[in-house]
Amino acid sequence: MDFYINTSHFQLEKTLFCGQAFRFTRSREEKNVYLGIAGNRVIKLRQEKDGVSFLNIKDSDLPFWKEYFDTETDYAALTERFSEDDTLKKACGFAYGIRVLKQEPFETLISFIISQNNNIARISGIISRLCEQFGKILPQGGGENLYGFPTAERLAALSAEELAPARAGFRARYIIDAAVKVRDKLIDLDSLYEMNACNAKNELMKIKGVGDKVADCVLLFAYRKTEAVPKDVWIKRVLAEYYPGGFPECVGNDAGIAQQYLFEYIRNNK
DNA sequence: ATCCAGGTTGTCC
DNA sequence: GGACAACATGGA
Repeated sequence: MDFYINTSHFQLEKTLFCGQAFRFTRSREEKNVYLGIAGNRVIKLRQEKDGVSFLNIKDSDLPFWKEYFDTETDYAALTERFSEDDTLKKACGFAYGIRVLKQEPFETLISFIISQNNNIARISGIISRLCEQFGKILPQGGGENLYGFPTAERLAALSAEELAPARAGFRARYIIDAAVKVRDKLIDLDSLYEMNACNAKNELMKIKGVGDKVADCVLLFAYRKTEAVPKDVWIKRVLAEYYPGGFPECVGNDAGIAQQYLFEYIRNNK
């Protein structure tokens, strides 16, 4: 069935390509249609005038996708609150329609390990090769094969040489270290949902290649701990230029979401 | 050709 | 504690 979500503040173009997820593409055939993969599920979406349609999904997958796209959060209220601050008001206007996704923890962890000292286009390419080479073929494939994100078990079993075709560069050994620690339960990703941000971050940073910023990305984009603020090169510039004393009070406990609007804004208006 | 990209690590002090 | 080069890869 198709499921139509009638809502403002939900723009697929912004949400899918603002650097939080890396497995979505624009449809070549159909206007305003996007294709993507998450949690071993394939999704087709269409941007509507006043909302978004999930196309041809199984009824039983609806709760998953509603959760994934954060459909219960009131983004109108959120951006109104952020707009007390002048710079944030501009960012909210420019980045209108971005929703912070709730992604699968292991996929998010590996994706943002790959993101370090890298650009978004190449991150997407590496992840795509990783899935093609080590992920399982998904049933909903249709014409060309679609692949799920590789499991920790699969990646943990790889040598650096076997991982080389993905062209992750120096990050290959970090990917393997993360996969091994997850496989061997040195880190229990499921337990982080219930943990406070500080403790969860310390757990993530046990992994080689996971520092302050990557850990915050995982907290924000997988566990939706919206107080986590990933400080990449762009946000550091924003902080230095506009917020030397830290983010304004109006962001409250959602500085991570404010960060995402500022990231989109500054990156496209440099 | 040189610089840069959603950084982290190891090694200096 | 902070500074700083090294790290693979590929596009601008």
